[in-house]
Amino acid sequence: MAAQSNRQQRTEERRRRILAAARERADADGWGAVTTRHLADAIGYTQPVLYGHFPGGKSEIMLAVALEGFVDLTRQCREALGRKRGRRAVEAVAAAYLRFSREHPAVYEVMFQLPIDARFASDDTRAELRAGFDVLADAIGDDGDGTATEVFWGALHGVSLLERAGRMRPAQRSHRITELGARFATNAPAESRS
Amino acid sequence: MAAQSNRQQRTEERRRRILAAARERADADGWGAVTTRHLADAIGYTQPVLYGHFPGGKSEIMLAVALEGFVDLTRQCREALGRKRGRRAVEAVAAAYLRFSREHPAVYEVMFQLPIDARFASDDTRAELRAGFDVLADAIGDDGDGTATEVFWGALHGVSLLERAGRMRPAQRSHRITELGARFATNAPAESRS
DNA sequence: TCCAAAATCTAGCATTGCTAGTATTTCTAG
DNA sequence: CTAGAAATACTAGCAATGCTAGATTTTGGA
Repeated sequence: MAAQSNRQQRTEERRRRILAAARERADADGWGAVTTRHLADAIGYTQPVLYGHFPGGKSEIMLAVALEGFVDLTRQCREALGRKRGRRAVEAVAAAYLRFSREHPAVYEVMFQLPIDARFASDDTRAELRAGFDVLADAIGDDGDGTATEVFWGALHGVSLLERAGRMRPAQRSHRITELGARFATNAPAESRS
Repeated sequence: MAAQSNRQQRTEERRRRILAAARERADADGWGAVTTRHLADAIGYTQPVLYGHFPGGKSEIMLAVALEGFVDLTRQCREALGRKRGRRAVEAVAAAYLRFSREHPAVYEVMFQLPIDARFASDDTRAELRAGFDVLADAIGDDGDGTATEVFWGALHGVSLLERAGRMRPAQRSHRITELGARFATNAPAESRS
Protein backbone atom coordinates (compact mmCIF):
# COMPACT_ATOMS: atom_id res chain seq x y z
CA MET A 1 0.00 0.00 0.00
CA ALA A 2 2.88 2.31 0.76
CA ALA A 3 4.80 1.62 -2.39
CA GLN A 4 2.96 3.33 -5.16
CA SER A 5 4.11 2.85 -8.68
CA ASN A 6 6.44 5.48 -9.99
CA ARG A 7 3.66 6.68 -12.18
CA GLN A 8 1.22 7.25 -9.37
CA GLN A 9 3.90 8.97 -7.38
CA ARG A 10 4.77 11.40 -10.10
CA THR A 11 1.12 11.98 -10.82
CA GLU A 12 0.46 12.91 -7.25
CA GLU A 13 3.53 15.07 -7.06
CA ARG A 14 2.38 16.97 -10.10
CA ARG A 15 -1.08 17.37 -8.73
CA ARG A 16 0.44 19.00 -5.68
CA ARG A 17 2.51 21.30 -7.83
CA ILE A 18 -0.54 22.40 -9.78
CA LEU A 19 -2.41 23.24 -6.61
CA ALA A 20 0.59 25.00 -5.11
CA ALA A 21 1.09 27.08 -8.23
CA ALA A 22 -2.57 27.97 -8.35
CA ARG A 23 -2.68 28.89 -4.70
CA GLU A 24 0.46 30.97 -4.88
CA ARG A 25 -0.48 32.88 -7.95
CA ALA A 26 -4.03 33.44 -6.79
CA ASP A 27 -2.97 34.76 -3.41
CA ALA A 28 -0.59 37.12 -5.15
CA ASP A 29 -2.61 38.41 -8.09
CA GLY A 30 -6.13 37.06 -7.73
CA TRP A 31 -7.86 34.18 -9.43
CA GLY A 32 -8.15 36.11 -12.65
CA ALA A 33 -4.39 35.83 -13.01
CA VAL A 34 -4.54 32.06 -12.68
CA THR A 35 -4.86 30.92 -16.26
CA THR A 36 -4.62 27.39 -17.49
CA ARG A 37 -1.71 28.41 -19.67
CA HIS A 38 0.17 29.85 -16.74
CA LEU A 39 -0.45 26.79 -14.61
CA ALA A 40 0.75 24.58 -17.41
CA ASP A 41 3.92 26.63 -17.71
CA ALA A 42 4.43 26.56 -13.96
CA ILE A 43 4.56 22.76 -13.90
CA GLY A 44 6.48 22.50 -17.14
CA TYR A 45 3.73 20.87 -19.18
CA THR A 46 1.02 21.91 -21.57
CA GLN A 47 -2.57 22.74 -20.89
CA PRO A 48 -4.23 19.39 -21.58
CA VAL A 49 -2.14 17.78 -18.86
CA LEU A 50 -4.08 19.84 -16.33
CA TYR A 51 -7.27 18.22 -17.47
CA GLY A 52 -5.81 14.82 -16.84
CA HIS A 53 -5.51 15.73 -13.18
CA PHE A 54 -8.60 17.88 -12.89
CA PRO A 55 -11.18 16.95 -15.52
CA GLY A 56 -13.37 19.76 -14.27
CA GLY A 57 -10.76 22.28 -15.33
CA LYS A 58 -10.12 25.48 -13.51
CA SER A 59 -13.22 25.15 -11.33
CA GLU A 60 -12.07 21.83 -10.02
CA ILE A 61 -8.63 23.21 -9.27
CA MET A 62 -10.20 26.05 -7.34
CA LEU A 63 -12.37 23.61 -5.44
CA ALA A 64 -9.35 21.53 -4.51
CA VAL A 65 -7.58 24.62 -3.22
CA ALA A 66 -10.70 25.49 -1.27
CA LEU A 67 -10.79 22.09 0.39
CA GLU A 68 -7.18 22.40 1.48
CA GLY A 69 -8.13 25.79 2.80
CA PHE A 70 -10.89 24.48 5.01
CA VAL A 71 -8.55 21.98 6.56
CA ASP A 72 -5.94 24.66 7.22
CA LEU A 73 -8.36 27.21 8.59
CA THR A 74 -10.01 24.74 10.90
CA ARG A 75 -6.70 23.52 12.23
CA GLN A 76 -5.38 27.00 12.89
CA CYS A 77 -8.55 28.00 14.69
CA ARG A 78 -8.49 24.85 16.76
CA GLU A 79 -4.89 25.45 17.75
CA ALA A 80 -5.64 29.05 18.64
CA LEU A 81 -8.54 27.93 20.79
CA GLY A 82 -6.59 25.40 22.79
CA ARG A 83 -8.25 25.14 26.18
CA LYS A 84 -9.23 28.75 26.44
CA ARG A 85 -12.71 29.73 27.53
CA GLY A 86 -14.87 32.81 27.40
CA ARG A 87 -13.60 36.02 25.88
CA ARG A 88 -10.06 34.85 25.49
CA ALA A 89 -11.31 31.91 23.46
CA VAL A 90 -13.41 34.08 21.19
CA GLU A 91 -10.65 36.58 20.66
CA ALA A 92 -8.02 33.96 19.96
CA VAL A 93 -10.14 32.19 17.39
CA ALA A 94 -11.23 35.44 15.80
CA ALA A 95 -7.63 36.55 15.48
CA ALA A 96 -6.61 33.25 13.92
CA TYR A 97 -9.54 33.31 11.54
CA LEU A 98 -8.89 36.84 10.39
CA ARG A 99 -5.19 36.20 10.04
CA PHE A 100 -5.81 33.23 7.77
CA SER A 101 -8.15 35.26 5.62
CA ARG A 102 -5.62 38.07 5.41
CA GLU A 103 -2.67 35.86 4.57
CA HIS A 104 -4.47 33.67 2.04
CA PRO A 105 -6.99 35.98 0.46
CA ALA A 106 -7.56 33.96 -2.67
CA VAL A 107 -7.82 30.66 -0.87
CA TYR A 108 -10.32 32.17 1.50
CA GLU A 109 -12.23 33.75 -1.34
CA VAL A 110 -12.69 30.51 -3.18
CA MET A 111 -13.65 28.71 0.01
CA PHE A 112 -16.80 30.72 0.25
CA GLN A 113 -17.77 31.95 -3.13
CA LEU A 114 -17.58 28.61 -4.81
CA PRO A 115 -20.83 26.73 -5.00
CA ILE A 116 -20.51 23.82 -2.59
CA ASP A 117 -23.73 22.27 -3.72
CA ALA A 118 -24.71 18.68 -4.30
CA ARG A 119 -22.63 18.30 -7.42
CA PHE A 120 -19.38 19.17 -5.71
CA ALA A 121 -19.92 18.34 -2.09
CA SER A 122 -18.51 14.98 -1.22
CA ASP A 123 -18.90 13.63 2.27
CA ASP A 124 -15.38 14.81 2.92
CA THR A 125 -16.37 18.32 2.06
CA ARG A 126 -19.32 18.29 4.40
CA ALA A 127 -17.22 16.83 7.17
CA GLU A 128 -14.65 19.57 6.80
CA LEU A 129 -17.28 22.28 6.84
CA ARG A 130 -18.76 20.71 9.91
CA ALA A 131 -15.42 20.66 11.68
CA GLY A 132 -14.92 24.33 10.96
CA PHE A 133 -18.34 25.16 12.29
CA ASP A 134 -17.70 23.14 15.44
CA VAL A 135 -14.56 24.99 16.42
CA LEU A 136 -16.44 28.27 16.21
CA ALA A 137 -19.25 26.83 18.29
CA ASP A 138 -16.73 25.72 20.89
CA ALA A 139 -15.12 29.14 20.92
CA ILE A 140 -18.30 30.98 21.85
CA GLY A 141 -19.59 28.13 23.98
CA ASP A 142 -22.72 27.72 21.93
CA ASP A 143 -24.96 25.16 23.58
CA GLY A 144 -28.08 26.23 21.73
CA ASP A 145 -29.29 25.29 18.28
CA GLY A 146 -26.27 26.79 16.52
CA THR A 147 -27.83 30.08 15.59
CA ALA A 148 -25.34 32.01 17.69
CA THR A 149 -22.50 30.22 15.95
CA GLU A 150 -23.96 31.05 12.58
CA VAL A 151 -24.00 34.73 13.46
CA PHE A 152 -20.50 34.57 14.92
CA TRP A 153 -19.28 32.92 11.77
CA GLY A 154 -21.03 35.58 9.74
CA ALA A 155 -19.33 38.30 11.73
CA LEU A 156 -15.90 36.77 11.18
CA HIS A 157 -16.61 36.25 7.53
CA GLY A 158 -17.93 39.75 6.98
CA VAL A 159 -15.22 41.49 8.94
CA SER A 160 -12.52 39.59 7.11
CA LEU A 161 -13.93 40.48 3.72
CA LEU A 162 -14.53 44.11 4.55
CA GLU A 163 -11.06 44.45 5.99
CA ARG A 164 -9.52 43.17 2.82
CA ALA A 165 -11.80 45.28 0.66
CA GLY A 166 -10.42 48.31 2.43
CA ARG A 167 -13.77 49.12 3.96
CA MET A 168 -12.54 49.05 7.54
CA ARG A 169 -9.89 51.12 9.28
CA PRO A 170 -6.77 49.02 9.57
CA ALA A 171 -5.76 50.66 12.83
CA GLN A 172 -8.90 49.35 14.52
CA ARG A 173 -8.11 45.74 13.87
CA SER A 174 -7.32 44.76 17.42
CA HIS A 175 -10.31 46.75 18.64
CA ARG A 176 -12.54 44.76 16.35
CA ILE A 177 -11.26 41.56 17.86
CA THR A 178 -11.93 42.88 21.34
CA GLU A 179 -15.38 43.86 20.21
CA LEU A 180 -16.02 40.39 18.84
CA GLY A 181 -14.93 38.93 22.16
CA ALA A 182 -17.27 41.23 24.04
CA ARG A 183 -20.26 40.58 21.80
CA PHE A 184 -19.92 36.85 21.35
CA ALA A 185 -18.37 35.50 24.55
CA THR A 186 -20.33 32.87 26.35
CA ASN A 187 -22.61 35.03 28.49
CA ALA A 188 -25.43 34.01 26.17
CA PRO A 189 -27.21 37.32 25.95
CA ALA A 190 -30.89 36.98 26.69
CA GLU A 191 -32.00 33.97 24.72
CA SER A 192 -35.22 35.62 23.71
CA ARG A 193 -36.05 33.20 21.01
CA SER A 194 -39.76 33.09 20.38
CA MET B 1 -31.99 73.43 -16.84
CA ALA B 2 -34.97 71.17 -17.10
CA ALA B 3 -35.14 71.12 -20.86
CA GLN B 4 -32.27 68.99 -22.05
CA SER B 5 -31.67 68.60 -25.69
CA ASN B 6 -33.29 65.59 -27.27
CA ARG B 7 -29.90 64.05 -27.64
CA GLN B 8 -28.98 64.32 -24.01
CA GLN B 9 -32.35 62.96 -23.07
CA ARG B 10 -32.04 59.90 -25.23
CA THR B 11 -28.49 59.39 -24.11
CA GLU B 12 -29.52 59.37 -20.48
CA GLU B 13 -32.47 57.12 -21.19
CA ARG B 14 -30.20 54.64 -22.85
CA ARG B 15 -27.73 54.79 -20.03
CA ARG B 16 -30.54 53.85 -17.68
CA ARG B 17 -31.55 50.99 -19.90
CA ILE B 18 -28.01 49.64 -19.95
CA LEU B 19 -27.80 49.71 -16.18
CA ALA B 20 -31.26 48.19 -15.80
CA ALA B 21 -30.42 45.38 -18.21
CA ALA B 22 -27.14 44.71 -16.46
CA ARG B 23 -28.74 44.72 -13.05
CA GLU B 24 -31.57 42.47 -14.10
CA ARG B 25 -29.47 39.92 -15.85
CA ALA B 26 -26.84 39.89 -13.13
CA ASP B 27 -29.39 39.35 -10.38
CA ALA B 28 -30.86 36.51 -12.38
CA ASP B 29 -27.80 34.67 -13.66
CA GLY B 30 -24.76 36.29 -12.12
CA TRP B 31 -22.28 38.77 -13.50
CA GLY B 32 -20.69 36.15 -15.67
CA ALA B 33 -23.87 36.10 -17.72
CA VAL B 34 -23.67 39.83 -18.29
CA THR B 35 -21.70 40.09 -21.50
CA THR B 36 -21.18 43.20 -23.53
CA ARG B 37 -22.86 41.49 -26.46
CA HIS B 38 -25.92 40.70 -24.42
CA LEU B 39 -26.16 44.22 -23.06
CA ALA B 40 -25.87 45.61 -26.56
CA ASP B 41 -28.66 43.34 -27.73
CA ALA B 42 -30.79 44.28 -24.75
CA ILE B 43 -30.74 47.95 -25.67
CA GLY B 44 -30.98 47.31 -29.39
CA TYR B 45 -27.54 48.56 -30.32
CA THR B 46 -24.09 47.17 -30.91
CA GLN B 47 -21.24 46.74 -28.52
CA PRO B 48 -19.26 49.90 -29.17
CA VAL B 49 -22.25 52.00 -28.17
CA LEU B 50 -21.79 50.77 -24.63
CA TYR B 51 -18.34 52.25 -24.58
CA GLY B 52 -19.75 55.62 -25.52
CA HIS B 53 -21.70 55.59 -22.28
CA PHE B 54 -19.19 53.77 -20.13
CA PRO B 55 -15.65 54.21 -21.45
CA GLY B 56 -14.42 51.94 -18.71
CA GLY B 57 -16.41 49.08 -20.18
CA LYS B 58 -17.97 46.37 -18.11
CA SER B 59 -16.16 47.42 -14.94
CA GLU B 60 -17.60 50.89 -15.13
CA ILE B 61 -21.07 49.51 -15.69
CA MET B 62 -20.69 47.31 -12.62
CA LEU B 63 -19.47 50.27 -10.62
CA ALA B 64 -22.47 52.31 -11.68
CA VAL B 65 -24.79 49.52 -10.60
CA ALA B 66 -22.93 49.35 -7.31
CA LEU B 67 -23.43 53.05 -6.66
CA GLU B 68 -27.15 52.81 -7.27
CA GLY B 69 -27.09 49.87 -4.90
CA PHE B 70 -25.54 51.84 -2.06
CA VAL B 71 -28.19 54.51 -2.40
CA ASP B 72 -30.96 51.92 -2.36
CA LEU B 73 -29.58 49.91 0.52
CA THR B 74 -29.01 52.96 2.68
CA ARG B 75 -32.49 54.27 2.02
CA GLN B 76 -34.15 50.97 2.82
CA CYS B 77 -32.21 50.61 6.05
CA ARG B 78 -33.01 54.17 7.04
CA GLU B 79 -36.69 53.60 6.41
CA ALA B 80 -36.65 50.37 8.38
CA LEU B 81 -34.97 52.14 11.27
CA GLY B 82 -37.49 54.96 11.51
CA ARG B 83 -37.53 56.13 15.11
CA LYS B 84 -36.96 52.74 16.63
CA ARG B 85 -34.41 52.23 19.35
CA GLY B 86 -32.64 49.35 20.98
CA ARG B 87 -33.25 45.82 19.89
CA ARG B 88 -36.14 46.61 17.64
CA ALA B 89 -33.96 49.07 15.76
CA VAL B 90 -31.17 46.55 15.28
CA GLU B 91 -33.53 43.84 14.17
CA ALA B 92 -35.41 46.06 11.75
CA VAL B 93 -32.24 47.30 10.09
CA ALA B 94 -30.76 43.82 10.00
CA ALA B 95 -33.88 42.46 8.36
CA ALA B 96 -33.88 45.23 5.75
CA TYR B 97 -30.20 44.77 5.06
CA LEU B 98 -30.47 41.03 4.63
CA ARG B 99 -33.57 41.35 2.49
CA PHE B 100 -31.81 43.71 0.11
CA SER B 101 -28.87 41.37 -0.19
CA ARG B 102 -31.19 38.46 -0.84
CA GLU B 103 -33.31 40.21 -3.44
CA HIS B 104 -30.44 41.83 -5.31
CA PRO B 105 -27.61 39.38 -4.96
CA ALA B 106 -25.58 40.60 -7.89
CA VAL B 107 -25.97 44.24 -7.02
CA TYR B 108 -24.89 43.51 -3.49
CA GLU B 109 -22.01 41.42 -4.69
CA VAL B 110 -20.57 44.14 -6.85
CA MET B 111 -21.05 46.71 -4.11
CA PHE B 112 -18.46 45.01 -1.99
CA GLN B 113 -16.15 43.06 -4.18
CA LEU B 114 -15.37 45.88 -6.54
CA PRO B 115 -12.30 47.88 -5.68
CA ILE B 116 -13.55 51.23 -4.45
CA ASP B 117 -10.09 52.65 -4.29
CA ALA B 118 -8.72 56.04 -5.16
CA ARG B 119 -9.10 55.55 -8.88
CA PHE B 120 -12.81 54.94 -8.73
CA ALA B 121 -13.95 56.64 -5.59
CA SER B 122 -15.42 60.01 -6.28
CA ASP B 123 -16.56 62.19 -3.41
CA ASP B 124 -20.07 61.00 -4.16
CA THR B 125 -19.00 57.44 -3.61
CA ARG B 126 -17.42 58.19 -0.27
CA ALA B 127 -20.45 60.17 0.80
CA GLU B 128 -22.73 57.26 -0.01
CA LEU B 129 -20.58 54.80 1.86
CA ARG B 130 -20.54 57.15 4.80
CA ALA B 131 -24.33 57.43 4.80
CA GLY B 132 -24.66 53.67 4.83
CA PHE B 133 -22.25 53.38 7.73
CA ASP B 134 -24.13 56.05 9.65
CA VAL B 135 -27.46 54.31 9.52
CA LEU B 136 -25.88 51.19 10.97
CA ALA B 137 -24.25 53.24 13.70
CA ASP B 138 -27.61 54.79 14.53
CA ALA B 139 -29.24 51.38 14.65
CA ILE B 140 -26.95 50.01 17.31
CA GLY B 141 -26.60 53.36 19.06
CA ASP B 142 -22.85 53.44 18.60
CA ASP B 143 -21.45 56.44 20.41
CA GLY B 144 -17.90 55.15 20.48
CA ASP B 145 -15.21 55.28 17.85
CA GLY B 146 -17.18 53.26 15.33
CA THR B 147 -15.57 49.93 16.02
CA ALA B 148 -18.84 48.41 17.16
CA THR B 149 -20.49 49.59 13.96
CA GLU B 150 -17.70 48.04 11.93
CA VAL B 151 -18.29 44.70 13.57
CA PHE B 152 -22.05 44.99 13.22
CA TRP B 153 -21.60 45.77 9.57
CA GLY B 154 -19.30 42.81 9.24
CA ALA B 155 -21.87 40.55 10.82
CA LEU B 156 -24.59 41.70 8.44
CA HIS B 157 -22.25 41.37 5.50
CA GLY B 158 -21.04 37.94 6.45
CA VAL B 159 -24.44 36.55 7.33
CA SER B 160 -25.92 37.81 4.08
CA LEU B 161 -23.17 36.20 2.03
CA LEU B 162 -23.23 32.92 3.88
CA GLU B 163 -26.99 32.74 3.63
CA ARG B 164 -26.84 33.15 -0.09
CA ALA B 165 -23.98 30.72 -0.43
CA GLY B 166 -26.19 28.11 1.18
CA ARG B 167 -23.94 27.88 4.22
CA MET B 168 -26.65 28.73 6.73
CA ARG B 169 -29.90 27.00 7.53
CA PRO B 170 -32.68 28.93 5.85
CA ALA B 171 -35.15 28.06 8.58
CA GLN B 172 -33.06 29.90 11.16
CA ARG B 173 -33.25 33.22 9.39
CA SER B 174 -35.50 34.95 11.86
CA HIS B 175 -33.51 33.47 14.72
CA ARG B 176 -30.38 35.00 13.28
CA ILE B 177 -32.02 38.38 13.23
CA THR B 178 -33.07 37.96 16.84
CA GLU B 179 -29.53 36.95 17.67
CA LEU B 180 -28.16 40.04 15.95
CA GLY B 181 -30.55 42.16 17.96
CA ALA B 182 -29.43 40.52 21.18
CA ARG B 183 -25.73 40.80 20.45
CA PHE B 184 -25.62 44.28 19.04
CA ALA B 185 -28.35 46.26 20.77
CA THR B 186 -27.29 49.38 22.55
CA ASN B 187 -26.30 47.97 25.94
CA ALA B 188 -22.69 48.54 24.97
CA PRO B 189 -21.17 45.37 26.36
CA ALA B 190 -18.21 46.12 28.55
CA GLU B 191 -16.10 48.57 26.61
CA SER B 192 -12.94 46.88 27.68
CA ARG B 193 -10.72 48.52 25.12
CA SER B 194 -7.16 48.59 26.29
C1' DT C 1 12.85 -6.10 -29.10
C1' DC C 2 8.35 -4.91 -30.20
C1' DC C 3 3.75 -3.52 -29.32
C1' DA C 4 -0.09 -1.64 -26.85
C1' DA C 5 -1.31 1.70 -23.71
C1' DA C 6 -0.42 5.66 -21.32
C1' DA C 7 1.04 10.24 -21.56
C1' DT C 8 1.89 14.46 -23.88
C1' DC C 9 1.70 17.84 -27.47
C1' DT C 10 -0.03 20.50 -31.49
C1' DA C 11 -3.50 22.95 -33.18
C1' DG C 12 -7.64 24.83 -32.96
C1' DC C 13 -12.65 26.23 -31.39
C1' DA C 14 -15.84 29.32 -29.10
C1' DT C 15 -16.44 32.94 -26.01
C1' DT C 16 -15.05 36.97 -23.79
C1' DG C 17 -13.88 42.23 -23.37
C1' DC C 18 -12.54 45.69 -26.16
C1' DT C 19 -11.26 48.88 -30.29
C1' DA C 20 -9.85 50.82 -34.92
C1' DG C 21 -11.73 52.30 -38.96
C1' DT C 22 -15.83 53.01 -41.83
C1' DA C 23 -20.50 54.09 -42.83
C1' DT C 24 -24.58 56.42 -41.57
C1' DT C 25 -27.52 59.56 -39.43
C1' DT C 26 -28.46 64.12 -37.54
C1' DC C 27 -28.00 68.84 -36.80
C1' DT C 28 -26.77 73.29 -38.45
C1' DA C 29 -25.32 76.97 -41.62
C1' DG C 30 -26.03 79.24 -45.78
C1' DC D 1 -34.02 73.24 -48.95
C1' DT D 2 -29.56 71.53 -49.23
C1' DA D 3 -24.68 70.59 -48.45
C1' DG D 4 -21.17 69.90 -45.15
C1' DA D 5 -19.66 68.88 -40.54
C1' DA D 6 -20.24 66.51 -36.39
C1' DA D 7 -22.31 63.03 -33.88
C1' DT D 8 -23.54 58.50 -33.81
C1' DA D 9 -23.56 53.67 -34.92
C1' DC D 10 -21.80 49.60 -37.22
C1' DT D 11 -18.62 46.13 -39.30
C1' DA D 12 -14.86 43.60 -38.58
C1' DG D 13 -11.40 42.08 -36.08
C1' DC D 14 -7.70 41.46 -32.13
C1' DA D 15 -5.99 39.23 -28.06
C1' DA D 16 -6.87 36.44 -24.15
C1' DT D 17 -9.38 32.84 -22.01
C1' DG D 18 -11.14 27.93 -20.93
C1' DC D 19 -11.31 23.86 -23.06
C1' DT D 20 -10.79 19.69 -26.42
C1' DA D 21 -10.07 16.52 -30.48
C1' DG D 22 -6.66 14.12 -32.76
C1' DA D 23 -1.83 13.20 -33.75
C1' DT D 24 2.55 11.99 -31.66
C1' DT D 25 5.79 10.52 -28.44
C1' DT D 26 7.11 7.99 -24.42
C1' DT D 27 6.69 4.20 -21.33
C1' DG D 28 6.40 -0.40 -19.45
C1' DG D 29 5.56 -5.19 -19.94
C1' DA D 30 5.65 -9.67 -22.73
